[in-house]
Amino acid sequence: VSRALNAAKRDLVNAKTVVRIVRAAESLGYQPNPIARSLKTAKTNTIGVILPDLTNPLFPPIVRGIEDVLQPAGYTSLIVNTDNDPGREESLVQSLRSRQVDGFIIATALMDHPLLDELHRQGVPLVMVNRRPHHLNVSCVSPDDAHGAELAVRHLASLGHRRIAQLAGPSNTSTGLARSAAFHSTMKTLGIEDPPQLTYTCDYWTEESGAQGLRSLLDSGVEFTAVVAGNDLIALGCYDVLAERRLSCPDDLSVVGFNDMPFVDKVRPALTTIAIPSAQIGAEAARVLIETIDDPTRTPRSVWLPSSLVIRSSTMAPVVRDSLVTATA
Amino acid sequence: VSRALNAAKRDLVNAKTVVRIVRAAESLGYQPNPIARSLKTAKTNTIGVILPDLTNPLFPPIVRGIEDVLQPAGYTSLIVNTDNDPGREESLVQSLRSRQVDGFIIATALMDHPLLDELHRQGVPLVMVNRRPHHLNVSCVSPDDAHGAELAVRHLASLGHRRIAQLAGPSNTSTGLARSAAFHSTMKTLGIEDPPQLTYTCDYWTEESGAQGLRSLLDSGVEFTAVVAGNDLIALGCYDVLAERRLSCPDDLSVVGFNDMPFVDKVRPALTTIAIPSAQIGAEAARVLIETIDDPTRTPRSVWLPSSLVIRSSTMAPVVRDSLVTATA
DNA sequence: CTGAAAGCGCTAACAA
DNA sequence: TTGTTAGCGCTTTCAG
Repeated sequence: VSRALNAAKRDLVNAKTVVRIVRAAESLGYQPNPIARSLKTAKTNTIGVILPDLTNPLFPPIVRGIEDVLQPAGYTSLIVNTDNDPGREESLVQSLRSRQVDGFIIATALMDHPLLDELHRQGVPLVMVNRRPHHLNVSCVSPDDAHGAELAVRHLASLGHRRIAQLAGPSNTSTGLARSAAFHSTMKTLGIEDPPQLTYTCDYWTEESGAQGLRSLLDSGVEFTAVVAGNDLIALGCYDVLAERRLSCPDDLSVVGFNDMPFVDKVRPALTTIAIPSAQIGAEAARVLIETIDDPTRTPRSVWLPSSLVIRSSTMAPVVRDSLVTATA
Repeated sequence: VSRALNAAKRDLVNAKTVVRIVRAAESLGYQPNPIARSLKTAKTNTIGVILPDLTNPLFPPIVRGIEDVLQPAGYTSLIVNTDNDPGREESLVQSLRSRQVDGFIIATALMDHPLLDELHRQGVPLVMVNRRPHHLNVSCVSPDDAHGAELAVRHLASLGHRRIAQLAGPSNTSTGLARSAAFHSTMKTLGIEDPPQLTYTCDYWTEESGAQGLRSLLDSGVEFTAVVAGNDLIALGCYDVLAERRLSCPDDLSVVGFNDMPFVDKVRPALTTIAIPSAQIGAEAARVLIETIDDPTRTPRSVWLPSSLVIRSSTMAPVVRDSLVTATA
């Protein structure tokens, strides 16, 4: 019966018998019990998905992408939130391992990540999303952060901005580092002055952190007409500070975000930002993970998905102030 | 060993033996295998969470609330998206049942729902969230929709509005019905004229549907100075139409939403809306479900959580136009 | 091609 | 209080 009902081994059994068995199974309303199967095969067809926080609008689309691939492949995902708490993360991973998940998709990795090391050493199939810890040889899928940051800077430059500040994401994340590095190298390429005072590194990927960053920049007295934010949340934090100081975006300050989160087209002003293909990122991560599970010896893959500039209303040519520069747009 | 390691039966065994066993287990790095346990106990400690779409910002906070209760209680949740497709929903529920989930939290229920009937009949523990199919005797937890709609109407009325339109949510959802009914009864209570032409019932809880509704209202030629939307997405759809017709909110039209989704405080103008305690709703649903699992004979509970008015910038007193009415605010 | 039987890791019933 | 054993529902040898 087991052979007849299992599509993969069905050919080991007489076609007529198969029919007979299938018919009987149907008439009895038989449903295989995946628990018993898992016990025998040591495979649960279950994937642990580790997120910082599902409530961050960045993640639901990624999760949808993951599920869109996992479900048809017969996998179920267990989604957990770490709230960026390494302790919580560790216990969640532990708990998922004891639940015998077949692999992990991890979107929380910091640069330095003992847990990852361990999973990797133990040969647990895993793929990182949005993060790439360079010293580890694991599969990663993320947007092209460097190209995205470059697009942001070039957009601003083409608008005529020459004093461009950066509110970088946390430097303990590969994303923060990659975007920031690309910011600096693009500034250099374009021959725009890029003094350290114009970069503030946020502690978190949050509005509060972004707000704090812009306040600090504004208070420092450096001049700048535009800011590129590490992500959309940081950019929205800028909006708050601008409102609180009665400054206008984009008249007083152009701001560009990163991620093109849902609803940033509805904020005021609609946010110019770098769009990333969230669903594809999730889908690709799931695909890579399944490949890794099917063939654990496969060499890890690193995939970058293209990011693109979405111009909306939060950027414009700098307004001329006690200076003779003429805006070009 | 089993007895010693199981907290509940630990007292059936000599304290010294327990210590010895626990120590041994630790030194061996023993981890109980939940699969094997499930096979024996026919309990998976797993809950199916059925959502229309995780990508709708309404749900992540609810999911967080659910998990905050489920996790500590030793349950894991399996989250699935139906995309409002009944076929997909059925197959997902089927698949979760075959995975032997211990219960369901369902946020997708339409008024008429054969699947629910069946689950209920079979005695599967389940609780509905945000929906309450009145003919079924199942546990529900939802915001107080009626009170919320009443708050919305009263707010507008107190601002001086007398021509208040409604963009109701779909009438195949209990939520849509409840809010709409409360809208009408409040209008009546306040003695405000409430002709049928001022209510448009949207087909979906989406921006597109809301936009279509407002267009239809505007094109019909009825006069109105305010609109209460079935939810925030519908309200945001109004924003789109207002922009496309070069009308201003709140000057030309006040709009109030429902749900206080994340980021509606950041849209322009910041949306006046009815806040619902999403996380608590999720948490309470999880609690009720656990109680139902622990004691299946328990009588179903219906809980309403309070909704409250959040006044922001999308509502103001009606501007006087070719009329002698004086605004009171 | 089919049947029989062992055993995955656990719990619960029973016996001592 | 502890030891022994059957068996949850499946897959997979191994024999026929």
